[in-house]
Amino acid sequence: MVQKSKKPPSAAKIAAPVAPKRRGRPRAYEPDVALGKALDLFRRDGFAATSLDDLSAATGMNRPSLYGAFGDKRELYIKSYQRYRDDARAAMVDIFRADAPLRERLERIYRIALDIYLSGESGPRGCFTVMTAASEAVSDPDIRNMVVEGLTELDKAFGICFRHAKERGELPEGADPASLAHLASATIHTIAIRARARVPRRDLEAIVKGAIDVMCRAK
Amino acid sequence: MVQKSKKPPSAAKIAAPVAPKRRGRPRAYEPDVALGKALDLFRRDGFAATSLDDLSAATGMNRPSLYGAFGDKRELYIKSYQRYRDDARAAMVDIFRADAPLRERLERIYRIALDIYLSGESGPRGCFTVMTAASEAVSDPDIRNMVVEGLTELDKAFGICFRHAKERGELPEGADPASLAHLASATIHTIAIRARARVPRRDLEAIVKGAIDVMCRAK
DNA sequence: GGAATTTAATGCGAAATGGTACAAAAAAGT
DNA sequence: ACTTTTTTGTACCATTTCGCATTAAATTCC
Repeated sequence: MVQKSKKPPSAAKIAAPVAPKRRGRPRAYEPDVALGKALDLFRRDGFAATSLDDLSAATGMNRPSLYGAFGDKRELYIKSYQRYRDDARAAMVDIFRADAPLRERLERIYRIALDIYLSGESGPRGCFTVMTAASEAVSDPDIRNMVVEGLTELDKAFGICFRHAKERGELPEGADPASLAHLASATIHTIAIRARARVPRRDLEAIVKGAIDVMCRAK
Repeated sequence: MVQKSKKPPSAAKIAAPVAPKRRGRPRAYEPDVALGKALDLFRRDGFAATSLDDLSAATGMNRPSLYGAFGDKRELYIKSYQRYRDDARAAMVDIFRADAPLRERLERIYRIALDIYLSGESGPRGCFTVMTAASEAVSDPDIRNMVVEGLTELDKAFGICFRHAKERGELPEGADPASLAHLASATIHTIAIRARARVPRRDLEAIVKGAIDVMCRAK
């Protein structure tokens, strides 16, 4: 068995806490951890360069089981992306909602982002949204819509952040929350890209610090 | 013949203006236009999803000729990337060197960038550097070095720009040229990503305008 | 005209790919 | 014990992939 028998590491919806007494042969895998492994692979190699054999090996499921559980490669990619987004959102939503000073909120968001982008046993994995946008997968309309959704959601979250800060007088009168939000997203994107290129964390933190300085003092 | 018999559309090094009288059977292709076609394909589909058959069809060269001219797929990818960078640099270098006000220089740079990222018959092609960073090709050390080089070169060009503007008094005393340069690069990256996701040019221009406003008024 | 040289064109081959058919296995229901 | 249901595991298939070996074509040099 490749999978560990531990609890799923992220938000798992536990519909039935106890054994539901399913009818047939029990599954030899846990869908949540299998999806996590698939996500890891897709993040490292992208859509085209990840083969079903790779996925099969990483998840410990043979191919027919993969199909039964997640559908074909495209569907598995989409489900991996959804899982990524759920995790990322879960990691950031509290900070976006918190009632802290602008600078502190930004610092915390970028710290989480760096954690996500730099993690990975075989090198930093970057941001799935950026990876997908840059991949051939973006020629698929459904996937492209997910990318746009992801980009817009981030813009909006930052937008609320800056509007809130402006109302509290943390920003000058002339500051434009929408523009600042786009810059904040742009900073997310640039560190995601640089992380993939193995730029060390220290350098990325410096870039983030400079960006925060500009955004917080923006006229 | 697939290739048009026109002159190479971009910087072609013309070592011998007249026929050099090569010995054997003459080539049926022009290396420059063939490389351009290969670049187009790689930009659209990425490294893994572009097959040698695709490249062969697009360039009008059969596979053995491709090998003879450019080496294997990886080498062809690298040469395509070099070509891309040469073209992009050529399109921007004059603006970066020009002696114009900061705002005007930025506006012109981003206009060129949008032209590059949004062009393409079958959808916007984005930025090769960003595409490559997000692809599995980045696990190749040589390719990764090229990516880092590309990122750094852009940072430096913007850096010179902002330092120059500060010396001329176009920026406040407290402005940090390095941070602004990173923000300018980040804006390049964010529009490259969004362009791939087919965000319309109008929206990208709005993002650029907002970013320029912030960067030019930066304290 | 013939040898030498360079390229084009065809096609082979071994490996990998996405996807599926089918039988064996493991559980619950009767 | 036997059927039903669900999953597993093996094997297979058609296609695509990269790379190369070999032959045919086109040109220059002698």
